[in-house]
Amino acid sequence: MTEKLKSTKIVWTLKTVAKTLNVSTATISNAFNRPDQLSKSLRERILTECAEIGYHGPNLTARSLRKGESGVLGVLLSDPLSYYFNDPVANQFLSGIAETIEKHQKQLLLLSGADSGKHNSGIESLPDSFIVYGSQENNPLYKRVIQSGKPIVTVDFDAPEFASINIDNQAAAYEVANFVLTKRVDPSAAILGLRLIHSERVCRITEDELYDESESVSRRRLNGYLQAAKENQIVISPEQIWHVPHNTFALAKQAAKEVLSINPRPNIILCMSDVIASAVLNVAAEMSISIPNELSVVGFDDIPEANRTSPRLTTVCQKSKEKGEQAVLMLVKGETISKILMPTKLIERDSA
Amino acid sequence: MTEKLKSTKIVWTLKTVAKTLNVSTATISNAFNRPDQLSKSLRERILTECAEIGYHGPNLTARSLRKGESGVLGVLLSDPLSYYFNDPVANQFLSGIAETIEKHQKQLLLLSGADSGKHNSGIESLPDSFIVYGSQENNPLYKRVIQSGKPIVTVDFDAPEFASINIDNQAAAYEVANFVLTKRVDPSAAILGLRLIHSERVCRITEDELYDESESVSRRRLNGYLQAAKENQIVISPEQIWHVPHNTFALAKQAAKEVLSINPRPNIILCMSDVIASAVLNVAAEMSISIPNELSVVGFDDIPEANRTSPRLTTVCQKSKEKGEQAVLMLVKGETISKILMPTKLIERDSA
DNA sequence: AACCTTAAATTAAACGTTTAAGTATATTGC
DNA sequence: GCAATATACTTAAACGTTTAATTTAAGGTT
Repeated sequence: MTEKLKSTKIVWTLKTVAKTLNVSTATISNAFNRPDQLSKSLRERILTECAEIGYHGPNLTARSLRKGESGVLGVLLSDPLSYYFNDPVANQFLSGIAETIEKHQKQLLLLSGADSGKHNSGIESLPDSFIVYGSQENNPLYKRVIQSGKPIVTVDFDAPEFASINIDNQAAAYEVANFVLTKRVDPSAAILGLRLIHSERVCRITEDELYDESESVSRRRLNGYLQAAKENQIVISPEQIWHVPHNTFALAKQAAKEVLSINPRPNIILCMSDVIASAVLNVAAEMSISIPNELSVVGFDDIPEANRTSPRLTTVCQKSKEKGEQAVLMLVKGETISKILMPTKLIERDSA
Repeated sequence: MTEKLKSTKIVWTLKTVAKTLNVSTATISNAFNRPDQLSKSLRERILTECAEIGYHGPNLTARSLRKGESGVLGVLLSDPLSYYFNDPVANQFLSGIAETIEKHQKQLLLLSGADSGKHNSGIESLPDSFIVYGSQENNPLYKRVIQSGKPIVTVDFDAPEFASINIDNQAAAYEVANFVLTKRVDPSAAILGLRLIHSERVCRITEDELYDESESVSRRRLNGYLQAAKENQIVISPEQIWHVPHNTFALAKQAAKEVLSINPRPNIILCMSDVIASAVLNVAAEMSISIPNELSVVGFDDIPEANRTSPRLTTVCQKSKEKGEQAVLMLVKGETISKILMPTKLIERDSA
């Protein structure tokens, strides 16, 4: 009999399964969810018979609707998804999230701001809670996520009303800048900034754009750099500050070429990411500029590759993976009020 | 009035919205989904009022249940999720998927085989279709995905009954091996294989393990290498074939150290991935082995970094990103029967 | 004015679950 | 031996939508 059932392509539901096994839908449901609600023998019979016919448990959508929870954790990202698979820092962060989520039997849904098009998708109704990663200024989904009223933890982005995980970007940037500025005898510095302004093109920033109240990661780092410069009595004018719109090697290389071509060429380049710094290393090699003799380069993040470039990168280590782990943990524990500041560390290697 | 509604924290549903706006639920639903079903004026009124009170469209879970489709595309992966955020090839593949998915207004759900624990989660019921990536031998979710009867496209893995996207691994491996074997005067080769056997440790393979009918990617590449070796009258014995359990730099480095320490040391190393090859480069540099003079190293994949190592990697280019794009396209087009073989190309750089 | 057509909105069933409340049967305490 | 309690299972409502079927109103033809 089960043979026949197996071959006829039925889509099993609680109802059809119940009818087939001659029990109520509630009992099937309980067999899967609440073992204490039925006898051991019946439960075993149900489970084996279900396995036989190919019913692998209650439909997730229906369950979610009924229970009002889905077991899905949403990660809200500001850029198109594809971007995050190419950025080593984001990779580590997501990796930390993924690992921790798996430990807690949840599912991971990646939501990108590029979803703005499908304005009525209501996708934010699926997850039970959210990790919001990075700046969300013009992400329409962000507002909806907030309005959903569900638990939120922000990372590398601070909204007063939510729990957050950050590093002290300004202090860290100050530290690395100060390190390299004090090291050289006659320091002249340029900055390769990440996402300083809204342009999608690599460019220098203007005098006006130097001042900006925004509390974004890059602005804080910029402040740290400038603070160190000021204290060391060197000036970094807007013409020495580049904007790189995304953290990709190609864009960074373009900026690196520009900055290494100016005359007089700076002997220090402060990079807001290791990807950018490694591009500078790459261009410098092509131009036969000796590092750190002629040029000091420092990065930020301490991605794995920073230890494999030649010369190896002097940079600021931040624990991106742990950020992801922490964020998930706060959410699963329901501990969504605290503001966490994670430590950073200056890593002295060979590039400065 | 709307002011008051806004402040009282109501969770809006079609029903409550309908009551508030004095129309039926169907009309609200139609306002969001089927503009032709109501007058333009009413629709506009509804949409603006909804925006005002903070109802952003129908709940996705309920909609999915009712419509029997979720707009979610599932990607079934064999290893824990975190693994894929660290592997450059997987990154490119997922990046291609993500980009294409966004273009088609779908959501991406990453499903890993490590989900085996939650045996009754029924997560496979959420997506409308699946991309199955890589070998799925002992992935319990795979069976369930199949049984769901939903459209499937496999990538880097071939099941006769499904559409698939692959490369000719054996031919590509043969080509690169033949290239490097014919180039050296007195060739002696070792192989750094990826996932050749089931062990979680780096090790050599045994005589027995040399033979294996499995059609896995790594076995096909191994066959290609061995075929080239045979044709060039050189033997590669199992003691010269290493198994690296995962495509990580750390594991590869361990294997690289072992292979470069054997005596006599081989002068050719065939690596089944660029990550492995770059680890070999790294270890060789530490041991002051000159490449390509004393040692030829070839990789596989042509990841972006392959062009930035020193020396730059000679490798096989495969279009991982395009694989992802193709897979999504086949699924959204409902074109799920064909078997696609994507081209590969030998990239001659400096490491061999 | 009677009839037909079209347009605009409503009604109500269904999607596949979970679970509080209910019923029937078995077990216990005295 | 009978009420009280425990165990095992069922009933039916609810979760928030979509959509076929229906009703109502308005406009057009003869």
